[in-house]
Formats: sequence, structure tokens, C-alpha cells
Amino acid sequence: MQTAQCQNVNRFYKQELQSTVSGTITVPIHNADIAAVFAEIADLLEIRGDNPFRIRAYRNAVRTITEFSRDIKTLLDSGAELPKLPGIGADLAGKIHEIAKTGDCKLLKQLHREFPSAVTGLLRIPGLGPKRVRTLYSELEVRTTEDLRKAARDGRIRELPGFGEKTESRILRALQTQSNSNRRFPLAIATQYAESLLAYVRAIPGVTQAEIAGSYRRRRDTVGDLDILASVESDAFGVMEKFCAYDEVKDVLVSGDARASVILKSGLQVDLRLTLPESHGAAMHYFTGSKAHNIAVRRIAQAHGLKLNEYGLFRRRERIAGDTEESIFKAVGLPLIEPELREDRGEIEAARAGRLPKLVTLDNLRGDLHMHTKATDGRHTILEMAQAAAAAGLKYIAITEHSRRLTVAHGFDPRQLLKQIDDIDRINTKLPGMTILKGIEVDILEDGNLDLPDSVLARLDLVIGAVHSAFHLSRRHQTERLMRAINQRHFTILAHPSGRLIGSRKPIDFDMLRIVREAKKRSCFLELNAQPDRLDLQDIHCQMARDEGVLVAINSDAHSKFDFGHLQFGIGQARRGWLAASEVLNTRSLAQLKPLLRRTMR
DNA sequence: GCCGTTTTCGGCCCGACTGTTTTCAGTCG
Repeated sequence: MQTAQCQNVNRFYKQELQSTVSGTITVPIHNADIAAVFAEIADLLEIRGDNPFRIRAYRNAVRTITEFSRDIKTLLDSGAELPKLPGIGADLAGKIHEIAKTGDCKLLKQLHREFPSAVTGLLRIPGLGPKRVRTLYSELEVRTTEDLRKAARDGRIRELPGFGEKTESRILRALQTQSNSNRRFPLAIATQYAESLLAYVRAIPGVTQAEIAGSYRRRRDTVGDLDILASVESDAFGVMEKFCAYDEVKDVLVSGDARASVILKSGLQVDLRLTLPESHGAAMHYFTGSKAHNIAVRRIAQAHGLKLNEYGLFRRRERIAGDTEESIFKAVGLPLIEPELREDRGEIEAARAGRLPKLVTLDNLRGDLHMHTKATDGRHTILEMAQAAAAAGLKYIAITEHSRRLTVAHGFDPRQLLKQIDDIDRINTKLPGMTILKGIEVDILEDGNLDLPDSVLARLDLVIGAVHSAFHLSRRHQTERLMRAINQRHFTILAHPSGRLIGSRKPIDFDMLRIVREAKKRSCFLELNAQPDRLDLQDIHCQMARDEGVLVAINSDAHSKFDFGHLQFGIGQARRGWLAASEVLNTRSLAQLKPLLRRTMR
């Protein structure tokens, strides 16, 4: 049966290769492209001064489409209906069809006749919103940041109604630092700045407690800024001044009684909000977000005749909840929703129905199935890695070196791998309480074959397959490559499935749902690689694996004995993907794990 | 432009800070 399947995949794959070679190339339209059209429409409508709710509808659609896990164009091309998506009505659905079909949108073209596309770029400049951009364009014909710089330098901006000298110089300053302003920091990097700053804030006299809220608390893979929330005694004095005097502060953007924003020398923006203890829970909820989640919860409050803001939950003037987050949720009839779930991706409905998952925690992990040693591109020996893993509370690990194709990493050939198998057998006899499994991170070649022969792979406990080359292949080609890899006889886990590197490399293009379903069929697993610049699977794909019943392995991909700390970031991402401990492969005991890895079962 | 625990029309989340203003608009989160 396996052979027949492989042949099918093989045939399909070759057809795909031929069609690629014969040059029938059409510009692919991805969900991101459709979302980008709607985002530009929203920007231009806003500059035009259109109905704010119409604009919001486009912005909501951007989010919905970006997070929709299936490729819309592929879906529509296959003849399937566009499923009913929240916030997408008849009109927007029509435009989605239009964009998927033609790559363009009449409304956008029409807007371009009123405003050049470039003006939307001006909205990214801090201090410039739609009204000012419109004024700049209509009064001074400012279209680009270059036009803007010139107008500011010439002193023409200060003359405009509603503008002034300060606004003009602020624009000039913003233009100088613009390259940094939209930068998002990987969570692990932000963590380094956050922890020492938080300790500093906690030590300011008058501060009774301080926490980090925002996307940091929701464990997003990157954060745009840090939101620190500090409860202060009612007579506290000088807290803001102390905060702004922090050693690493480069620039103070705003500073009032309740709120201050600063830029650190690293470029990271930090907002501090002060709150009184009775409002701490309300403020934590409010500033943890996400925005979409907050709006949804506020709507529920409204439906109960209540008003929710960062100070509490109110019935008319009376505060009825707010000291803890739990009190807020309870008062609107919901159980506490974990921060990682607060994205308005169904968590409120699940909470209502009592279907919230009990999310996996770091303590649940019993093993780590992906790491390297100094034999290839790691820094420590097998024994050192095993000891560090044991110290981190793990019961088993798998050593998974690169394969020969990855020469830069000194990947193993069959002979080297066989020698390591012997080494591990020897070391295993000396390590009570820790088991080392024998594995490999074998390259998935461009044709979907693996970089080492079955005869060698058969000797291992697990085979992790990974893409390290040919990132550019077409969606169809890439999908078939991965399908073929998963169907290899000894394949166990698909490592860092999308290959993305946060901030530097886009994910490869493939049909994730097809791969997830194939993994299910073949009793394979998907990895959530916990390296801070990977965090791959992404959250929504964890959710997809969960929905399809495929277990996810949360692995450190450690290249050093100090890298087991990565696992906390993997856990954060897994929690964002709704995963419970039972849905994570390496929460299993070794005895439970082994049968799952045994390929003879397939 | 979407949507319905009161609704197919009339709503649509809420407040702080700044600068340019003399009471508020614009921006931001």
C-alpha cells in the first residue's frame, strides 16, 4: 500500500515538475495578497474620511483573511465555496472572489484615482494619522516620505491649520528614526530587556506590584513594544520620573500621570501604565489584549448593561469587578481565559460552552526530541547535553544531527551516524534516569527523498525530516515534496515545517492542511521548533494539527547545553495554538512514546 | 460594511496624551 501511494505521489510530482519547466507560470495570489488589498483600501478610505465602520470592516477582514488557515485562491479554484467567515459579508466575499480571480480590485483602482498608493506609507509615521495625511496631500501635494521631509525642512508644514512647529519637528525626528519604528522584536530578545526593566520598576518606591502585559504576556512570537503595568499606592509620587530615568532609556515619547512611553537604546518601545490596586485586574485584562479580544469582551459587557474599561467593570457609576482578571470574566459570565488564547479566535465561544482547553505547561514536557552535539554544528558532547537535559527536568532526549547534505553543519554520512549509534548505546548504560534516543535530522531533498538510505535510518529510534534548501519552490511542488517525504518508510517527525526565520526568511509555500492530513494518515508528527527565531509550527497551525488529531512535538533544537531554555518559548507558542498536554507528543512517558515512534506499526 | 439573546435598521469599544486650541481634534494603544 505504501509503495502504491509513493508511486502516485511520484507521478504527480513529476507532472508538476514538467509543468513548472514548461513555463506555465501565473502570479500566485495568497491570502496575504488579498489581505494587503483590503489593508490598502482601509488606509485610503480612512484618508478620504469615509465611514469609520466601513473602514473597520475592511480592517477586520484583513485579520480574518490573514489568519484563515487555508489558501483561499486554491480553495476557490478547486470549485469549493468560500466558507462563511466572521465579518465577511456578501460585499467583501465578492471582493475576495474578484481579487482571487483577477489579482485586482475595482474599488482599489477607483481609490487610486483619488490618492496615489504611496500616501498610505505616510500613515506609518508616528504622529501622522489619516486626517493629517489628507491635509498634507491636498494642501502640499505630499505623497512620499521624501516629499514630507522636504516640506518639513522648508517649514511649510507648520503653516498648515492644525499643525505647528512642534508637529513639524516631530515629523522630522520620526523620519530620521523611521527604519526602527516599525520593528518588532523576537519574544526571546524582548525578554532579555523586559526582565531587568521589570525588576527596576518593581523596586520603585510606591509600586506595589508590576507585570508585563500586551503581546509579551500573550506569548506572541514577536512583540512591537512592552506594556508594563504597575499598581501604585494612591499617594505614590514620582514613579513616572523614576521610570523615565531608567538607564537604558534613550527617548521619552510621552509622559503623563497615568501613562508614559519611552524608547530604549535598543530601539524597543516600553509603555508604563500606573493603576490602583482595585483596578489591577481590569487594567491587566485591558492591556494584555488583544484588541480584538477586548472588543469582543466589551461587547458582552455591553449586552449585560455594563461598561468595561481599564479601571473596572461598571454598572452605571458602580464598579462591580476589576481587582482581578477573574472577577471581570466572572461578572460577564465567563471562566478565566488564558492570555495566550485572547485573540478572538473562538476563545470566547469556547469559554461560554465550557470547551476551553487545559493548556500544556513547561512542566508537562518529559523529553526533547531534537538537538545537536559538537559532532556536527552543536557545541557540547552527547553526555553534556544529556546531563543538561536532566537538570532541566527531562527524562529522555533524542540526538538528531544534521545529515551529509548540510555540509556547512558538518552533516553526518551513514558511517558517522552508525558510529554515533554505538556511542549512544554506550552512554545510555551510564545514565540512570535519562534515556538518549537515536535520531537524525535528515535533509528532505528537493525531490522529497531523504538524504540518507533507509538501511541506516532503520537503525534509529526516530527520523526527523527537515527542509534546508530549495525554499523557493512553487506551492504545488513544495507540497508534493513534503508529501513524498512524509511517505518515506522511516519518517517520524516533520521539523520546523515552514522553514521561516522570524524577521529574515519567509515561510516556504505549501498546503499545510494537506500535509497535516497526510501526517495523520501516516501516523507522523509535526514539530513545533522552539528556537526563538523559528517558533515553527506557528500558532494557527498548531490549532490545525489539533483539529486534525496530529500530535505536535515541542523541541528545543538545542545546539548547546544552554539552549533548553528555548522550550519555554515553544510552550508559549503551543499554548497560543490551544494545545493541551495530551496533544503534545513529548509529554508522553518514554514507555508511552516508544510505541508511537515504532514504524512497524504503520 | 457587518450583523442580530431588543434588532433586517441602527447601531458599531474606550480613554490618555499632545499640540494647537481657547474647548477640542487628532493620534495612539
